[in-house]
Amino acid sequence: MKKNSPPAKPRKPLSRERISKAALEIIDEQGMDALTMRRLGKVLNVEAMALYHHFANKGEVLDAVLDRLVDEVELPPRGSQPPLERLRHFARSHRQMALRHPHAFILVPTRRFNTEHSFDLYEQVLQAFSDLGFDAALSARYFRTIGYLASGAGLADIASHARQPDATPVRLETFDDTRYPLIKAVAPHLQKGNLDAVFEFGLDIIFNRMRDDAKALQEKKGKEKR
Amino acid sequence: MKKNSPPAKPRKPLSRERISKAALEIIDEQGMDALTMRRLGKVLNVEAMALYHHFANKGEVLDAVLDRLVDEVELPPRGSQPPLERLRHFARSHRQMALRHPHAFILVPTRRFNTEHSFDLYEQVLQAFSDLGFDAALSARYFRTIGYLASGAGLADIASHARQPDATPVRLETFDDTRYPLIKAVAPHLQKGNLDAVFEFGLDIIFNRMRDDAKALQEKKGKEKR
DNA sequence: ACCTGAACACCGTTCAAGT
DNA sequence: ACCTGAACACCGTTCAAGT
Repeated sequence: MKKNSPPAKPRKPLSRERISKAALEIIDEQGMDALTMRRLGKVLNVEAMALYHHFANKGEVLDAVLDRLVDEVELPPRGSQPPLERLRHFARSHRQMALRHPHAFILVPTRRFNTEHSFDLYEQVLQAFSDLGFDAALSARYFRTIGYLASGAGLADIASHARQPDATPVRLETFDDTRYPLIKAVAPHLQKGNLDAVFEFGLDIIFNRMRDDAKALQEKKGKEKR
Repeated sequence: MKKNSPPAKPRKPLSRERISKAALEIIDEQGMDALTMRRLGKVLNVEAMALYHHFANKGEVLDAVLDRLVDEVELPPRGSQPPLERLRHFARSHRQMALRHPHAFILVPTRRFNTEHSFDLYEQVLQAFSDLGFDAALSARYFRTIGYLASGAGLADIASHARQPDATPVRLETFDDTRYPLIKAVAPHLQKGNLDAVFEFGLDIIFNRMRDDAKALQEKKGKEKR
């Protein structure tokens, strides 16, 4: 005979996977500040303190969330496309991830990329630069420049169309047209629908230059052979 | 005869200025999380609740801190240098500000730039683009691209040499040399002393292209005149 | 007009205890 | 091994009260 137990909650055991997934969902739906250990516990049908059995502290939970974000960034496999196009896809994918996770994305440029997971991606990206004929110094510079652009664009795009708690916005419309004529002229070009184009504009500047550099290096190498 | 009062604290009256200054100092010295209304009050010799007479909430305090940061970004006055060099100075100054305020800088790309103060700077920067002969669409794109680079670089530089609470870093040194050969080759080029050069590398790519665009526009204008 | 003091509804994290 | 429950030292913010 069955014991008179409370309605069986068929509780799956906790795991780092389940916890970080729930954490990302909370951040996506309710923002970074909404992620508290107590709320995270509630979502998982568990006391907050149970989480400490899987993560030493909240910081570790955030690192696990960061890992999930990194996991969404795609670099097409080697050989499937020219290296330059693989890298372009990588940059776009990075920004797309930012747009999918506007509240969580801040973790990417602020917390260090120090998981094995992100090292794996990092190494592959550097391989693509190497395939272009770039040495370590040049790879480092282009890698960072593209990263700067992608993070900066991600953050700015988010900031420009995400409501912020407790903000004290000064609305552009409150000024008469003579006050900030140039800002008013520029504003329509920076609306949500145009930000893709703005990002592509920046990307093209960098990639055109990369193309030229790669070409110059190949020609140099060709000459050396002869 | 004097009353037997406690040792007179010659307390200056509170003001938004004094409060935001103290807030920035706390963030600079102890990090973003250390800024609490209670601590801010203590530094100012006042109960935390007194602050609410000057700011509606903590968010407004942060906006005031942001305003102080914006105030440190320099755009040389019109006519003092060619527009392109004024803008280059602006971009460098933006990054320098990030390095001076590693803990506070995050406010810049995440909170909206919606104070009158920042609008004034914004308008002047756009004037510099206009002086180059750029229309609103092109100004918008270059302005953003430079901003992406400067914010991205600021954040990345900070992240790479700021200790983070509760991080779980995977140290590169723990792997044998065959595991991440390219990362290991690139790492020395991304150390603290080399990040200035990396930023200048990215800046040059963009500014060279801007120079070419400005020249092309001037030639076109010259032809139209004839 | 400006500040205080107590209170409310939260936090992250600790610790000893339960199964 | 895994989770609970109470407790500690904090938060931001409200409210009524003091001067």
